[in-house]
Amino acid sequence: MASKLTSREADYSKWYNDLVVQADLAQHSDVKGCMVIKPYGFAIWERMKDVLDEMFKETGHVNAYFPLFIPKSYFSKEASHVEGFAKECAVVTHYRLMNDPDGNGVVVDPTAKLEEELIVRPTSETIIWNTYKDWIQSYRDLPLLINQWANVVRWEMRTRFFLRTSEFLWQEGHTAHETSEEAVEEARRMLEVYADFAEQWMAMPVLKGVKSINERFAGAVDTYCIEAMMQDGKALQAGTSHFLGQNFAKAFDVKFATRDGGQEHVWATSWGVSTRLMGALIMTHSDDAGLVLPPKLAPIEVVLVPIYKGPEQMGEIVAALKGIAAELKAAGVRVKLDDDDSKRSGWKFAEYELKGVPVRLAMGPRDMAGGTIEIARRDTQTKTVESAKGIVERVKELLEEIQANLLSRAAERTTSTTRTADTWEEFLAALDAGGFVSAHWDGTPETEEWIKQQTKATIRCIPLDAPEEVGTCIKTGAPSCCRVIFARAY
RNA sequence: CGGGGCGUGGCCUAGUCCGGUUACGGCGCCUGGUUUGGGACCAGGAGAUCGCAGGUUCGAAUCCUGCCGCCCCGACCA
Repeated sequence: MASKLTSREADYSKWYNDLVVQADLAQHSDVKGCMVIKPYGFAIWERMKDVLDEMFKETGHVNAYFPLFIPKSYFSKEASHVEGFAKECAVVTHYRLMNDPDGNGVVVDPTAKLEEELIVRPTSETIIWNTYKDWIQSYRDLPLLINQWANVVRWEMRTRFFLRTSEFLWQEGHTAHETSEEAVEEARRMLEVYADFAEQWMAMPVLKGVKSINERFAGAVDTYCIEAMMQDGKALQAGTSHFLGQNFAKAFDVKFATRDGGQEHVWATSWGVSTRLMGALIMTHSDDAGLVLPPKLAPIEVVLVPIYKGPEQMGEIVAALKGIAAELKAAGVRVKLDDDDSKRSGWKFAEYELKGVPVRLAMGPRDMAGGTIEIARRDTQTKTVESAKGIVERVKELLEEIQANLLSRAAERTTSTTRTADTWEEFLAALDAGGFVSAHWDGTPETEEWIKQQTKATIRCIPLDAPEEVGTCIKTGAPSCCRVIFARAY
């Protein structure tokens, strides 16, 4: 724990990896591409999960759980869906092990071959729509608004802590509707939920938009997304919400009796966010001293550290801090009093900075004598000595101030690195500078692909609030009706 | 799949080129003591199939062959 972080400037990627490990968020497991999420990291994810779950319920959704395994044949039912996921599926082919006849541990029992292979879900549309077929008969069964919290597996070639791991945790909402309009409205509603969560809780500004055809979810009619800008100038897709049209209903033959007695295929959406949000959170706020957490998601909002000489002084100061901790807790603040006598205060200061605790209160003999307390804030790395009286109110104010400061700081960074480009040269320069680039595009997949090949930049989204603006494509010069957002991305 | 790197107590690491007593050191851990306003110090202690399997040799962490695993950079990524 005593080692120093690599600085962002020296090696951003190494900084990120060091930070994840040193802040005790996660570690690599021995399984390729898979990580162990450690208790502190998981506590942050649990906060996200709890808040999102509440938001889903407030918008009328309920939770359910579907199988981890999906029969292979289900995948072939929706053509573009299987095409999108086929290359990264883990497949279960056998169900039994046996002792190796040669005495080398266990081997797969060749006689225990499954008649039909099972796919470890990379996403659950197919198994869920196969189930919805039985649940939906009439318009009275609609809308069906279900979410599940689950793990999924995508066999990625290259992985990165939280941003892309072979197995990850997420939620996936799957809804069924009577009309196309309703389904679109649902997809848009959930996009708003995600955007709210990102901004209000993660203090992370996001761009709301719709994906181009190239970037669209396999099997969707439209993919809405929120895109965030990281400190190194690369974009991160933070959440997606898909309008699936009738694609899955047709693939799984899910029809309902309409109000006028007809039969129609159901309209669908799906939407999800994952542990990738952890990566987004880390890369949005953290600095060279470690993690920086927005108070609303911090497992510990305030840590109290006693400074003392000898057991007598310790008893006195810890008692005083216990009182403050109890008051803070009663006021709804998540608080930890670290009275571990085996660690010195200086060690604790460094440790909680590394772990991103928003506010640290320290009290020593000088404070006891003068009725003061030291308040240190993580976001600005500043500290002040203030009266211990009214500390609860002061801390609550400060937490709000930090939450707001993190959002405005991130928003400022995102805005200042968003550039417009009207020529190919400007476009290249803007990309190299990092950040979002707003530019005209002729609307064809071919041009987007060409730009991607040349620059590694993709269209992150076509912003929902993009004003109509006539222009010409930066590549082909063909007419364009509005600007889209390009960036290099994770 | 291409390129690079690594594999030695829980973690980091020296030693490998050029084979030779008991495998260096640090962090952490245990015991005792002194300390405590920014990652303390002293003393003692425990902890190792040197990734795996063969081979060469009187002798292998070190040389040879094969294999396995992980990380990083690319390719890939709804």
